[in-house]
Formats: sequence, C-alpha cells, structure tokens
Amino acid sequence: MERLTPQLVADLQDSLLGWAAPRLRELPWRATRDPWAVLVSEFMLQQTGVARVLPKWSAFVDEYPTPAACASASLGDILRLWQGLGYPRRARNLHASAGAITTRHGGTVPDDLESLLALPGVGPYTARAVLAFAFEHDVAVVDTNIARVLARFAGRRLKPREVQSIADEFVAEGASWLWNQGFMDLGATVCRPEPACDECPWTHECAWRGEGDDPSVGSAGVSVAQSRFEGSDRQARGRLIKALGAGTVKIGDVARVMDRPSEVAAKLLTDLERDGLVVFHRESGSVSLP
DNA sequence: TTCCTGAGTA
DNA sequence: TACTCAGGAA
Repeated sequence: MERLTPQLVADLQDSLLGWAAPRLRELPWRATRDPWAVLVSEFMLQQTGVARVLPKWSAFVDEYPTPAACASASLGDILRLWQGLGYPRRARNLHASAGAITTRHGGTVPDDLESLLALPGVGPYTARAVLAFAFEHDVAVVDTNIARVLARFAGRRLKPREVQSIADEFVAEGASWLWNQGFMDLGATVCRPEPACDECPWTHECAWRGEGDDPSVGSAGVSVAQSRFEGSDRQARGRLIKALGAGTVKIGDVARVMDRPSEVAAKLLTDLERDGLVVFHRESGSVSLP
C-alpha cells in the first residue's frame, strides 16, 4: 500500500501489540505448539467461533493425539466427535489430511506452505495459520477479521492478492505468532462488522474510521453474510448426520428425519453420499455414517 | 436478527 | 466471481 512506510508499519505494530498483549495472556488453549493440535484447531475454526470449538478440540486431540491415530479411525467415528460443530465436510477433509500426512510425510505435519496447501481442506488461511501458530514462521495469516481490518485501514475494497501482500508487510519479524493473534483479535473484538472505532489502537491512522460506506463490504477475504439456517439444506443435512451418529437410518425414514419432502430429501441424500459423509446399504435399505 | 478466526467447486 | 456448506450464541 502506498502510504505504508517502514516507520508507519513499526508504529502500527507497536500500538497493536501494546493493545493485544494483555488480552492474549487469556488464551491458554493457544499455548500448544503441537502442529497436529494446531491443525485440528484451525480446521474447527473454519466458520466456527472459538467458544464452540474449544471443548470439541480438547476432546478430539485427546482421542486422536497424532495424525496416525486419526487416520486409523473410521470417518464415522470422526463425525461423531465432530457433532455440534457443523460443516461435517471439514471432518472428512481433516480425516483425509491425517491420512495424507501419515502416508506422504511420515506422520509429521509438514512445515512448508506448498505441502500444507496440498492437503485436502487446507487453503491459504489454514496453511499459514499452521506455519505461524505451530512453527512460528514469519507469515501473515488472513482470516475474515484481518481482511476486514485491512480494507477499512486502506479505505477501499481490496483484491485477494492485495490483502495478502499488505498483511505480509505488517508481520512483525520474529513475532508472527503474537502478531497474527493480536491482529485477528482486533478484528474479532473491535473492528467488527459494527466497529468500535473509539476503542481501536489504529483509529488515528485508519482511512475509514467508521464514516461513510464500509470498504470491507465486498472486499477480498471478508465473509459474506450466511443465508438463514431455518429451513435450509444445511439444517436438513445436519439432522440426518446427527441421527446417523446414533445408528443407521432406513431409506424410507430419511425424509422424516430431515423433515423435508421426499424428493428434496432424496436430492440431499445423494449430495451427502457424493460428499462421502453417508454410505448406502442397498441390501438392507438403510444408510449409515462411513 | 447477525455473526461467525474458510475451502471447494463451477 | 458466486455459491454452498451446521449449528449455536447473543
């Protein structure tokens, strides 16, 4: 970005780290640097808040402390532990990543960007989060919070490459863990969709300052609002996955379990089978978890 | 109602 | 680029 001089970056780093330091002491669950535990947490944090992830994460890494342990379990067992987090495709991808780590990397989570991005379900955010939070490499993590902060700071909508490159300029050398945690926390607690600019350590340097159209709307990396959950396909899928966690379901009961018309249920069931989240048993006329 | 610490697909 | 994908909290 044009006006980002080294001196300005240094000043912004100081003010943000000063603001964030006391807050981050209250994140004990981030104390781990175990790459597998970090990878599990980042999968869970894709589209799910910290408060809901924390207990599930503890149970998961307790049950599957290594990639090999996870890979040797059935996807059905993984899905049962995942219950309540939503987006079960993440569980499928985590299970597949555990297998890839076991076979391709000798059971050790890789510490380079290319290898991480090659894992199923691992994108730009998760790959860099593992590098920063497990290996403490000097990389910039860009989640929806940071993308929102950067767009507002710049005062305009940003393109995907711009967001990452601007974020890269901000990474405090040798302090990427603290920097990325603090930066995300700023977006999560102050520079929220409804901002609290009077509490922001960057309010003086920000190009937007909460006045006029919000530059983060439509800017790269900023999540768009979710469609409503009630009545959605997600709700119906979730109902079936939850029921299957307790045992198999007869094909003829699927529509009732989903509380959807039979033709809608049939379509959703096909999608779930294609996603590898349910398995048909033609001989018994039932479906189950994999 | 809104908001979630994204990735895959087309 | 646009769309989908759970479920709970506030």
